[in-house]
Parts: sequence; C-alpha cells; structure tokens
Amino acid sequence: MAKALSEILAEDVRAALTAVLGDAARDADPLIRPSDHADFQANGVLPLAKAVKGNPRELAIRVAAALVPAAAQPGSADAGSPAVSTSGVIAAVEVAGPGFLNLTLADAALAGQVAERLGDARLGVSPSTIGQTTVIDYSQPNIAKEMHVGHLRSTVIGDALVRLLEFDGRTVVRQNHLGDWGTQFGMLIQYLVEHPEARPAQAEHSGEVAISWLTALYRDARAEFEADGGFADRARKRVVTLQGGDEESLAAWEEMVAESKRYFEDVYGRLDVRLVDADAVGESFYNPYLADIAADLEQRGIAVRSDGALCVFFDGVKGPDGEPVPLIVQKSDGGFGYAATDLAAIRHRVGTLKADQILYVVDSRQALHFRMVFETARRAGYLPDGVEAVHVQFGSVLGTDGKPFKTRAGQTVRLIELLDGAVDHAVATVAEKNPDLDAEQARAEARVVGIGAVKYADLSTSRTKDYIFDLDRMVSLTGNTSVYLQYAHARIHSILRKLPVGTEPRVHADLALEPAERRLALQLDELGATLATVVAEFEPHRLTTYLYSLAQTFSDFYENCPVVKAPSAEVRENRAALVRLTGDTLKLGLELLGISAPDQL
RNA sequence: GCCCUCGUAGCUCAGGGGAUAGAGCACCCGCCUCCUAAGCGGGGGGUCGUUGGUUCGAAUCCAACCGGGGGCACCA
Repeated sequence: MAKALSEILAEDVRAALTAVLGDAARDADPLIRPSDHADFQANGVLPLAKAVKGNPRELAIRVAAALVPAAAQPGSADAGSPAVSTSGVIAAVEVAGPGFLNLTLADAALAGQVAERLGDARLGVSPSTIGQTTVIDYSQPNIAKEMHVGHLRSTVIGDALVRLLEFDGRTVVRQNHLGDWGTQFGMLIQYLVEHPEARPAQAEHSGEVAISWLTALYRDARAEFEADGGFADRARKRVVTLQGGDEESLAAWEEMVAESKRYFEDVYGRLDVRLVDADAVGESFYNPYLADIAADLEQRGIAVRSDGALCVFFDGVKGPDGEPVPLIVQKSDGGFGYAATDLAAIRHRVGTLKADQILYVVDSRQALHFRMVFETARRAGYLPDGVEAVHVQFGSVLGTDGKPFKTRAGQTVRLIELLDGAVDHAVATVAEKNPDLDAEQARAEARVVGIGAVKYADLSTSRTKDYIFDLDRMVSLTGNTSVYLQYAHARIHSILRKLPVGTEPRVHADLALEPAERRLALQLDELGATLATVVAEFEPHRLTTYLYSLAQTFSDFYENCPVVKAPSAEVRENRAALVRLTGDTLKLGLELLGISAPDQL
C-alpha cells in the first residue's frame, strides 16, 4: 500500500533531526503540515530547539542542509552537515520565520504517488484494524410510530460509520435496537382486538400504508384510553397478558412489528442505507435476560434497593435536590426499564457477538444514561477492559428558528414527507438542467441528488453540535452540497468519455507539473490520513470537508488544465491519470458516506 | 444547584498548538464560438463570547466568568 507523502516526509525530517541532534530527536514529532508557503512545512524544529536550548533558526538551517544535498541549497552549503539517507522526495527546503522548514516535493514524487494509487482498488489506503469487531447500534425507530428527523441523524451517521469502519478492515455488526416493548403496547393491542376493522383493507400494501394505519391506531387508541376508563383498565390488563405470553396478544403484537418493519424497510430503501430486517434486534429480545441481570447485580452488591427500586449509584451524579440519582435496573413495581435492556444488550454484544468496540449512535441527551450504563457494565465485568464502548452522540435537529424542528402546526416532521420534499425539489432542478430527460429519468436522477443532499447536509456538520435543518438550503444544490461533489464526478466522467481513442490514464513521472496539477496530486494523497481520522474519531464530517476541498481543487484544475485538448499526448495521459484518480477518490469517498455518484448528471 | 455541550463574517458552518483565521449562502462586478456555467474568477464583510494563565508561538490547551442548548428515580 502506498505510504502518504506526509508520512514519508515525517520520516525524512526525523532522520535529519536525529542526524543533527542525536538521540534527543529520535522520538520527536517533525509536525509535518500542509502549507501555504510550500507543499508542506515542518514545524517540529522549534520545540526541539527549545528542548536542547539551541537557536531554532540555526538548527533549522543545519536540518535543511542534512535533508537536501548542498548542491540544491546554494545559500547554505555546509560541509559540516552529516549526510542523511532520505527517500529523495524532497526537491527543496527553505528555512522561514523563526525556524519553519518549508518543504517542496519533487514533481516525480507526486507523479509516483498518483501512479501507485491509480492502479489500486483501495486507492492506496490500507485497512488498519483487520480482525476487530465493532457492534454499532443505530437508527432505533419505534414500532407503530413514525420515524422523524432524530432517526434520520442516527440512521445516516450510523450507516456512514458502518461503511467507513468496514473499509478500515473491521467486521461490523449492525444492530437496529427497535423500540418494540413497553406499556403502550397494551393499549394498542387492546384497541386492535376491539376494532379489527382498524387494519387496512388490502393484505398487500406499501410501507407508507402500513405506517399510516399504525399511526391512526396509535392516535385512536390513545384517545379512547384517555376518554374511556373501562378501555384503559382493559389496556392495562392487556400489558400483563402480553407479558405472560398470551397468544392472542402476542399475535397482535407481532402483526404490528411486521407492519412497522415493512415501513422501516421502505424508509431505509429510500434512504439507501444498508439496514435490513436481520439487523433488527428489538428490546424484547433481551426480556429473558433481565431478571438474571437484576439478580446478578443485586447479589454482587453492585445494585442496591432504594425506595423499592433496584439502583446503581455513582459518585457525583446528583439531582437538583442534591440527592444522588441512580441508574434504575428494576422499577419498584418489579418491571424493567431500558437500563436493564441496555445492560443485557452489552452482555450479548460482548459475549455472543464478540465485540471489541460497541458504538451507540444516539442523541446527546442520552449522555448521562450511557455514562451510567457503561460504568455499571464495567463494574459488573460485562464490559471488560479490552472492549471499548462509545456513545457516538449527536446534537439535536433544530428548525431555522433555532428551536426543535417541527412543522408549522407544531408536529414532528414525518421522515417520508421530508425525503419526498427533498426529491421533489431536486426534480425541478434536474428537469431545468436537463430538459431532454423524460419524467421517469428525471425522477430517478432527482432521487440520487435529493437524498444525497439530505445525507450530506447531516454528515457535513460536526456531529456533536445541534444542527439547523433547512431543507431549502440543502436542496438549493449550489455551493457546499453533495451535488457539487456529484457534479465534479460527472464532469470527470465526461472528460474520460471524450478522450481520443487509445488514450489511457497513464502517469509520466518525468513531466513538470503545473501548479493546479501539483495541488490536485497533493490533495489526492491525503485520502488515507483523512479516513484514519474519520474512523478514529467517528467524524464523517472530516471526510465531507476533504471531498469538498478536493472537488474545489479539481474545479481549479478543470479551468486551467485542458485534458482532451492537452498540448501533447504525454500531458493528456498524465492529466487523464489525475482526472481518473480524482474521480475514483470522489466516488469512493461518497460511497463511504452512503451517497451515490452517477457518471452522468 | 450539579453535570454535559456549544459561542468563529449578516446567515449556516469548517479550522482543536504554528506564519496574513477559511468555505458556502446572501450582496456587488466579471466569465459559456473552449472537456457539463449544478461551474469559475474578483470585491466588500471578523475585538474567533469576556478576562486571566500556560507557551518561543493560542481561535485552538487550562481556569474563572458571561450567554445559548440539554440532562439530572422508577417514560423509553
């Protein structure tokens, strides 16, 4: 696999530092950074000069001399500098400011990187975590309920992380922790039993029909629950019979679960995310283990009875009254809450799924809950030292008024409606840009563009912050949106299609590069480093930033460096190689975010 | 009250020790006989919430304060 230029430079500069300073520099970080003043700059001389109490500028001059043979450094020929064996990628070094090293790379080195990545299916990026298993819990919709913007964030971010982690070599186990249990099911089942006509007339129906009747069921059942005390009593009894395994109750419950899954599948299909039925593990799955968890924790003294509830307490977790606030494993009425379920899920994920890492892509409002659950699981040994558990939290979705995102009428926004809105919006733009497309083709293209825009908007802002959901902005399709990247990718394929017959993307390392070509090659080289950060921090927005910047650099190249009409066959092939690699990089990057990149737009 | 989180251009956001703080939107001015103008170039616009501290160097790290949002016993 290709080593990135920044890594090669780090090794070279470290070698030069060590040659000049000896062991004092052996573990020093050369602090290689992209630079406005050269291809890269090394900032590592300054702290090192401080450490050895030397003059930073003088030290920088000696390191520069060691990096590049005196011949290339007319100003600082220094016979006393020790020779250093380096990779040879550096063409020139300049000492600037208080002791920065401005590093300019040889054109041939840039070309060499392009050549190496171009021929590789992974574009020269090596997987770093082969053999490790990540369990990732995301999406988490509730049975018999609409999905809304909160689910959108979890689903989109989770799906991107799945793709990114898999690309990094991990085995990824998706877990869609469905809300399929709770007292509200007593009410729903009872209503359904009493009103069989609430079901849709046709057996075969869409996900949209499924959620629409379930939503009506929920609404009507709640209304009757509040209006009719007799029904409320029967609903409460129904909870008990359901938990007792009553067949009629279970059948109704299973029917609702199946209907909901039909709807989820519809939504996931529209969103083009990889969640499937087999990934769904509802809360109810853990029911058989809850009593055992409670008994185990109580018996080992990790949890104690307090006001009848089985509780785990923590240092520094207090309520407004100054009293400690516990994690409640078992309620005083004997029932189990979601803390018990989450603990059982950890056991399952560690014990059965063999997780090395467990991720929870959940709203930041759950931060305290997860802190307590993880801490409890650590104490109980359910979460051993070798297993990492991370609450991959994200901020709330707000409307343009800065308040929680709602419709004008104050309702939560239905996910399907929101996605349809984005696609409808895109249809208009697509039709305007491509008048010759028929309605069906325009619709298909608008789906790719519109859904991509929604996902990109969500993924491109830093995860932990709240974010303002502005459909108009995200589907405006200008500027920093997914369509900019898709457009760059489509232009690339247009170029590749128009190459004269017989022209292949081929690197000619002996050609001098123009500034726009250099910038493009340099940026292409940073894909691996970008992905490494994204995976380490679970921050997909760093990838969107990289891709957007890459597409901007490509636009600059596009304006300044004709490919099809290049001045010579060699230049044409060389540029075609850059274009091809840029296209592949955009395509891969978007794919890892869950966004499609068609060859034509 | 305690804990978490966020304050960067008119708006939405990047940047999380390194040189003159960036992008998009909006606004103004230019660019299609030329590989897709869903694009490109230029312009105006900032006490990086405040005050201290650490450092050769702070938007970035630390502390305090101010302001927004969130969470804090049997709902998930």
